[in-house]
Amino acid sequence: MSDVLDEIFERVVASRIFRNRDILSPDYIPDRLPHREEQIKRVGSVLAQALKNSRPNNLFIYGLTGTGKTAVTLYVLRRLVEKAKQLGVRVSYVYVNTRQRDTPYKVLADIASSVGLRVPFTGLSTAEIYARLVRALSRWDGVLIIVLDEVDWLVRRRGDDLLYKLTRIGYDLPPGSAKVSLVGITNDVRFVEMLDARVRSSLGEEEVIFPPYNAEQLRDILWERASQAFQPGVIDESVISYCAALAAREHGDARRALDLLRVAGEMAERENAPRVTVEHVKKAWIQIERDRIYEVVSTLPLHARLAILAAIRAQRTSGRDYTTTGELYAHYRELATRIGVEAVTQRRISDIINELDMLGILSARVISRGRYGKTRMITLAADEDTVLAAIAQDPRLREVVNTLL
DNA sequence: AATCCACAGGAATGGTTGGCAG
DNA sequence: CTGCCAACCATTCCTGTGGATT
Repeated sequence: MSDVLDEIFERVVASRIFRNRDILSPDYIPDRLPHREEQIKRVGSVLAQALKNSRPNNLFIYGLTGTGKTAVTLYVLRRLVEKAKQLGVRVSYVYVNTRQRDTPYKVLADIASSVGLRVPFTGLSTAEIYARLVRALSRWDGVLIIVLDEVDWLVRRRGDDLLYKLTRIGYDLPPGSAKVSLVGITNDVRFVEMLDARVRSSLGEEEVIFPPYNAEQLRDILWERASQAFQPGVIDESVISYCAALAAREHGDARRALDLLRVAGEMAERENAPRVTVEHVKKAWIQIERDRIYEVVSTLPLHARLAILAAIRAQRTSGRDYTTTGELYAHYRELATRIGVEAVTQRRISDIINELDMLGILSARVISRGRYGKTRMITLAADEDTVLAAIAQDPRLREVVNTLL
């Protein structure tokens, strides 16, 4: 009896669509990075110092999301380590994404474990971890390159103390021990202004800027990857162009473009279609956005979800196409009472609104209405049905969602 | 030009949780 | 077990501000 599962397994193994889907995954580092030759050269020439067993200058990398900052950096570092091995020089690197590892402690712990130090994931003071790291590094000769991806997150939330410490770690090390250099990656151009002048000058010894890709460049990138990821004849010009155009609209984000292509491919596969079409891409676009919103909203804390409901209700009641912080807060208080939880203060809600704005659930722009005060113009930025469906998952809120409509 | 609204958003501080070391 | 610490969430108190109206 040939069952359904067999069929599904078969379909994946002998995919008509994909040859190697992983090539479209966000963490895949390809061995060719089109339109980033200049950046590879710049990053490479800074870090190449390590091959002479001397400390490369600290490096600061700017560029919007999906402009290849991480890919280029990791690509260069991999090649560098390879070369160092051939030459018998001790070079290694740690990559820390400070958005995922968003506290000084976690960052230090990652760095420590990269030099072979075992550290508990909590319980010690940051000072202690730092001291242990210094001790380990003083026994470790060679060059260590620390990559801090999305450093702006860490600094925004925790300040630049850690960065300051890391830029000065050389002074805490005895001569002849490890040489440490930092690579900071950020997608916020104004980020530098948040830094202490000393950190700024130290971290910015070298700078490389990653401009966004335009639609044409995105097309090249997509072709490059698609030709390896898909079976021949599955993808055509129009599909690639369409993906590139959609992503170019969003400030030339290559990651989005690749995601889009991958999801479109998955859709085609599931439908058992022979080729990927523009229709698949359209559907994929909607799907990606919906999944993201659902995922984000359902993991939000209670008060944040109440704030979203309050925003929707306030907007409907107001008769305008937006609401304000004050209105939102009034509705929020009502809803909180309705489900019997204590309301948080307006100050806190104000921060929650900002958090929701950053997540792309709400859009909140500061406006001044003159005599009528300065406030934020708040609108729902995500698909309402998706948001409500995610909120209604919580039994406490289901009734509120239903009576709201 | 001065006023003043309706908040924005910084700073300091408190309370709670989870997890380590000894 | 106790003492300690990081990490959050939240509160209180606060100063700052763009621009329509006076």
